[in-house]
Amino acid sequence: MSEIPSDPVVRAWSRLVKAQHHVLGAVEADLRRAGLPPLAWYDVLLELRNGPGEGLRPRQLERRTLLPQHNISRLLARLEKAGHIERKPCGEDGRGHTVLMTERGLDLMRAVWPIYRAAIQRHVGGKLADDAEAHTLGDLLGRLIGSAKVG
Amino acid sequence: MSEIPSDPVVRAWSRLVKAQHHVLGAVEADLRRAGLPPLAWYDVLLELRNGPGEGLRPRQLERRTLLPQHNISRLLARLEKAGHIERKPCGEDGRGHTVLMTERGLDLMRAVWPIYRAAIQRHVGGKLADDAEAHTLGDLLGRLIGSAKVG
DNA sequence: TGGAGATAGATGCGTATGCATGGAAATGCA
DNA sequence: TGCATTTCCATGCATACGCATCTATCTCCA
Repeated sequence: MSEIPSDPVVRAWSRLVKAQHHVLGAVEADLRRAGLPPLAWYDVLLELRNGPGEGLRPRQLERRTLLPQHNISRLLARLEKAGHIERKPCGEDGRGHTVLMTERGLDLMRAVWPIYRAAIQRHVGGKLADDAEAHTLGDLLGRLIGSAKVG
Repeated sequence: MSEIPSDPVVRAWSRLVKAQHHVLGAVEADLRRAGLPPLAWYDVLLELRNGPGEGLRPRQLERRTLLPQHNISRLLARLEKAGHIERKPCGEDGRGHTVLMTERGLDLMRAVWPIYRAAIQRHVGGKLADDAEAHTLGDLLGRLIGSAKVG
């Protein structure tokens, strides 16, 4: 009974938390040093850019970013205040609105990506031997995300 | 140039963040549902239990838990207020104090571990095929933690 | 021995988060 | 059609966090 979960599983759990903490912290620190906003801002803008041209509803952003509702709500307020997004009343649904990225938001994305890219390479790519390892790591982590139970 | 970082590296990065967010969130939620405090409390108590019998200084807890100084300081204040730890003036060094776990803290650990263990198994162990996968995942994540650059 | 600098730890301030709730519009159902 | 339920989003409140700074002590060296 003391074997559930097994030692390798506990080790994987522990390292998952530590590795993400370490790597995310390092990446966020690189962004801060460059005077750029937190990663969550980029995530939202990225979803907006990848989304349909007519913009996205806050609810859709929640599902795509996995952030809780109240969090998205206030993050959008900050992004709007900073001029990176704008809200348009949503014709079909009077409860909500549609979120669009502004030109200023696009500028932010362009400023962030070089720093972000370098940080990913430094803190992830550079620590792995080759792309095969990255691929394996990505696969295994992918298993943890879905709700499906394997094995 | 658009190949740095490579796609597998970006995918690994993205999944690292998502997987940890997902799994840690699920584990913390399990604890909350059981009326238990956040994982950080358990982490500190665990370090105290694994540490020397005479207790640990806050600074040592910082290094072991990887939490920033101000965070440990306030976490200890909360733990003390809840009766899980106690502070003893430190004889050799008048600046600080020594932190000891109380009986109540040990009770908390005993209450948390069954829930915590089950959560790890549910959200990590159950998603992986076998211990070999867990071992591989742990190895790869371990690479990301150290500052050493491989390859 | 005395004083500069380093280290331990606490805390003020602004901001982000979780949780619960609120209000408004949409939907479903009798 | 009218009302209950659900969905969308905002927000009040308490807590936690990041950052900078402060005090107190310790260390080291002239």
